[in-house]
Amino acid sequence: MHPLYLKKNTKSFEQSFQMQHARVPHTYDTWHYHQELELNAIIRGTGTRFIGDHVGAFSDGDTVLVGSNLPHVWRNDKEYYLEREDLQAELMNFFFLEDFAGKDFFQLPELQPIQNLLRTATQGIRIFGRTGEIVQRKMKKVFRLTAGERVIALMQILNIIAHSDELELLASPGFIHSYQASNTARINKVYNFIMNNFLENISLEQAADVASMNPAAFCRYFKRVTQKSFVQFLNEIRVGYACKLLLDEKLTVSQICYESGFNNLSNFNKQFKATTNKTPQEYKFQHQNSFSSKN
DNA sequence: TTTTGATGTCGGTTCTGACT
DNA sequence: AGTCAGAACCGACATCAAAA
Repeated sequence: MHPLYLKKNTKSFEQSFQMQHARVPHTYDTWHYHQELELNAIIRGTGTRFIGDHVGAFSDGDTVLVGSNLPHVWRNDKEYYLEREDLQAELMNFFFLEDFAGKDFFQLPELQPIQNLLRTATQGIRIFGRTGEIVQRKMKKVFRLTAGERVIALMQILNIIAHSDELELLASPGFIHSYQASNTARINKVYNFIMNNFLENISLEQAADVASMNPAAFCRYFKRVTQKSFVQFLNEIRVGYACKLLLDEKLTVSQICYESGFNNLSNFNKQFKATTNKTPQEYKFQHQNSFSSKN
């Protein structure tokens, strides 16, 4: 089983892009990809987002542009699966093809920044700060517009993002390069296996089995495709998840170590520092400070 | 006293190069 | 892509120091 390919009917006789505003118990939680770009805005909800090899926390106001064929999923925190009526996720999505405005439209010299944005989006782009707020506000307004106005509004939104510096690239260039170069069923099976099981003990042998290879051949294959060793890739995914848990004040560092799939604290500290250049405590302290200074 | 982080040791696992 | 051997890395465990 590899990330689900979703075929969307974004372009029809009635509309050139698709949009939705939903209140749901939890977000769609299957790792998937599609040809359409997706502008995803979380109005309300917390959890973990996985975009390519990026793992990060999301909360109210999270806004991300996901590029064409980039595998992704937003998973709400566990509490959202308890069917509590007071806890719902609210989100908006716009789905559009790169050529939704016409094959060569974005090649106009005036629209180069947007064309660059759509290309860069293959890594996934988080839109934060004031730009994130403006984009979400404008997305909400789109639902009240007429068909023609909607297309213009989407152009405006893309233009705002394209000219902002409040953007963060999410998936690593190495992942994107390898993913595009070798978008095969085999590597997709492995990625999906890792994304679904990184909180458990995963052995090299299990992963090699998923790829139908022997461990030595798998090591070489995985390194060639991802430019990282299997264990290094796995550790980075786990550290990303630990970063999200560190923002939750209820858990201690040692609880987070085990919650994120590590089996011992000293190795967790080592891997965390190697990935983020900070100790878990430093990370927690800095991010709590930056959140409290924003609020 | 408890929690957290840093460090060292050792055995097992993973990675890599050479060869096929 | 498989096999093999040696190197490199990781995890488990123990210990210690600092802070709360």
